Amino acid sequence: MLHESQSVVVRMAPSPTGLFHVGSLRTAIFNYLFAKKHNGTFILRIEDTDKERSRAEYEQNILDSFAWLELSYDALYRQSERTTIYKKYLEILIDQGKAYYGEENKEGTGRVIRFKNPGTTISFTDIILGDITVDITDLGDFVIARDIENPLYHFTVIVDDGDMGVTHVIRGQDHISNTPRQIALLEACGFQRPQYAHLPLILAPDKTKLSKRYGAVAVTGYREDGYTREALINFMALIGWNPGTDQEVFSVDELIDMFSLEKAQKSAGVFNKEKLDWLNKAWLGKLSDEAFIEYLGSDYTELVRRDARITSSLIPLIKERIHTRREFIELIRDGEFEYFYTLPTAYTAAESIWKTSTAEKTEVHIQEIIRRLNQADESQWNKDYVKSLLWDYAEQEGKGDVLWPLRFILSGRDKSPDPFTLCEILGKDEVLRRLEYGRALFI
RNA sequence: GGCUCCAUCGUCUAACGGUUAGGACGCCAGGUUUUCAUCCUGGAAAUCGGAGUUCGAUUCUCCGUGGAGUCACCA
Repeated sequence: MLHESQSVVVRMAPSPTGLFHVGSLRTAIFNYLFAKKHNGTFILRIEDTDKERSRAEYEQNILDSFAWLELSYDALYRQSERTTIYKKYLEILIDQGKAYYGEENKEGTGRVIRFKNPGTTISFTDIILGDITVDITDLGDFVIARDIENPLYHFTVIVDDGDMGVTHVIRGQDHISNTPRQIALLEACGFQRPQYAHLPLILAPDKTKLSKRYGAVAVTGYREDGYTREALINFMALIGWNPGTDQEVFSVDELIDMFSLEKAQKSAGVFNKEKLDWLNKAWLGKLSDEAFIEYLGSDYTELVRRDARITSSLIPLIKERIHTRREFIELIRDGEFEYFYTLPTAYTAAESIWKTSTAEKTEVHIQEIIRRLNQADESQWNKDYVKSLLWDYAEQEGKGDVLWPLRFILSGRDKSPDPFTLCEILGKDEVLRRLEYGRALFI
């Protein structure tokens, strides 16, 4: 299907009428992967022929999205800068009698130009969907330009694809019904037909079109929430494509290496945010501490300011607890790790210190823990060492009865890291100080 | 409604016409240093329905049903 002599040229053609959407992103990724796979050319074309709806800020958002995801393109075009080319082809079509001036346009700035519908059946072979045949007679002589200066979508697309030598049109299945009329148009202009690959759509959990109702649809929104470029690309590539192995985590290079349109799915796929979260955590797990700190950003820096030593020791705990930066921010906002920095105040009532045990027994346990930790060699202080000092006692007296009070006194929370980790991070002096504080509640 | 496309666990998906229909997310249970998280092990969970072709259909054909897309002087 792919001739060695003919190098691949693909394009992504978003219109700047809204924030760059994850659905469009998937199309962009497939185009990018296909181009890289075949050492081809990847064109980014801004389709801004609709002057009313196109906005500079949206174009910037498209560019920002591509930059963030490092989806590099070989050329950037704006349709608004190519009107002379469209005008040329419009004139050719009119000269040849394949298009003609119709009624006055709505703006009253000239007469619309209609394409003389050949009234035939158009067949094409889609790489993903196979053979498709459609009778375009019902379309009538559709409008291809508001006037000679203002061409419309179907026309600009085929002129650009032809002019830019696009070999493969890879786009969403929502364009499948546009394809026959575009083929008729492009052949009227004398262009060679590209190959088509129509990608299955991405749906919301209720199987309807993905929209704002189901959380972020803007690519840059995912960046703000703290999804990494690797995770997002990995995730999007796996909706509608699968290499046929059990592998789930792919780098962009691996994706390029394994990519093929033949393995693309025919049916629409639901955007499964839980899997994206899981993937993001998986990618976060690959980050070095330095990279992870940079990822966490200003909220982490804020913690460093409070206590650099404590904060740096928190890194592995944070890493295994969050899927995204957003969760990290929520974690800090909810005071999840506050007890590392200040004495917990949550346990004003002694009852919360023991769970299934009794006050009397718990006091004994705390006394014993204090006694043992008092004798600890501070130079050896870490979680394994602390565990070795307390483990036999905990096993003997009941792990829950001994360890829960210890953990609760140190953290003041029902949920926290294990008591030995708490001890390691807090340090011997602080641990003893808190234990004494907790013990005092019994007196 | 016309036209077009699609149809495997809840979700993403795998399976030269011959498999106990596999994996992953999520869920449930158990375990790992009480709790949370991580991690490990196990479990529940699917071929839309009906005909046909075939020794044999998830797989091929037809019909039905369901879903989606599209029918602009938007893209």
